[in-house]
Amino acid sequence: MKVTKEVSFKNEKIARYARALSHPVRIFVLDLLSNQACCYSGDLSDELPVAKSTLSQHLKELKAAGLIQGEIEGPKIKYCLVRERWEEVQDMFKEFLRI
Amino acid sequence: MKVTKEVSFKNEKIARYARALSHPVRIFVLDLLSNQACCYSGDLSDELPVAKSTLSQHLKELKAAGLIQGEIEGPKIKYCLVRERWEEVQDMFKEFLRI
DNA sequence: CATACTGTTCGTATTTTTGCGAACAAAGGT
DNA sequence: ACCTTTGTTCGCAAAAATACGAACAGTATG
Repeated sequence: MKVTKEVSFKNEKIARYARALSHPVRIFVLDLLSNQACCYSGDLSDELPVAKSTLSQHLKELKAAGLIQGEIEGPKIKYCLVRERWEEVQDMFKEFLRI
Repeated sequence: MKVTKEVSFKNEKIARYARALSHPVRIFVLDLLSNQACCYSGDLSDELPVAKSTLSQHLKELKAAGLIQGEIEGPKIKYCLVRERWEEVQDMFKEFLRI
């Protein structure tokens, strides 16, 4: 029952990010966004075999994790990576995985 | 509804690994093992505020993900990282996160 | 052999995640 | 104004994850 608060805090943070990455649909979205600046939910809907409400939920989770953000653009919504958070994920995994 | 099989297969694989990392206890265990060759479940039990049955379940999941293995040693069980799998995780995350 | 130690499995309860269709809301075009 | 397009939220159901204590199994030690 030791585990300092800092360590457990960090572990919880990594675990939360890992949880955000723990579904193929979310991996797909993040992979796309880390490649191409932004996308529309429709683009994703065309490519992913899930109901649009389901996709919307996954996007909501990614938003909740702070990894993406949506911007209203006409009738559509443009999604982008939150670069700052993405870099944090990169750094945390880099440290955790020692790579 | 496109998404080639290879991509979805890879995404599922990353998602599965991310899922294995998606709990603070499991992060703690992996972090410890990536530092110190091996450990005993008792070492973990002393440091983590969970019932031993709960810890055992987390270890079982890490085993199921292929990330650790246990070896009976007297009355105890010695856990080690499965280096080969750990390297695969490193490589997959490295590629996914572009780091 | 009896007892202590270590760790897993079982049974159970609770919570969280996942998924879908239907209903809803906002914006644009006609 | 009306309809279409786009995407979210709601309500629900099913599945999975999390956690615990109790019971169990194996090994060692007295």
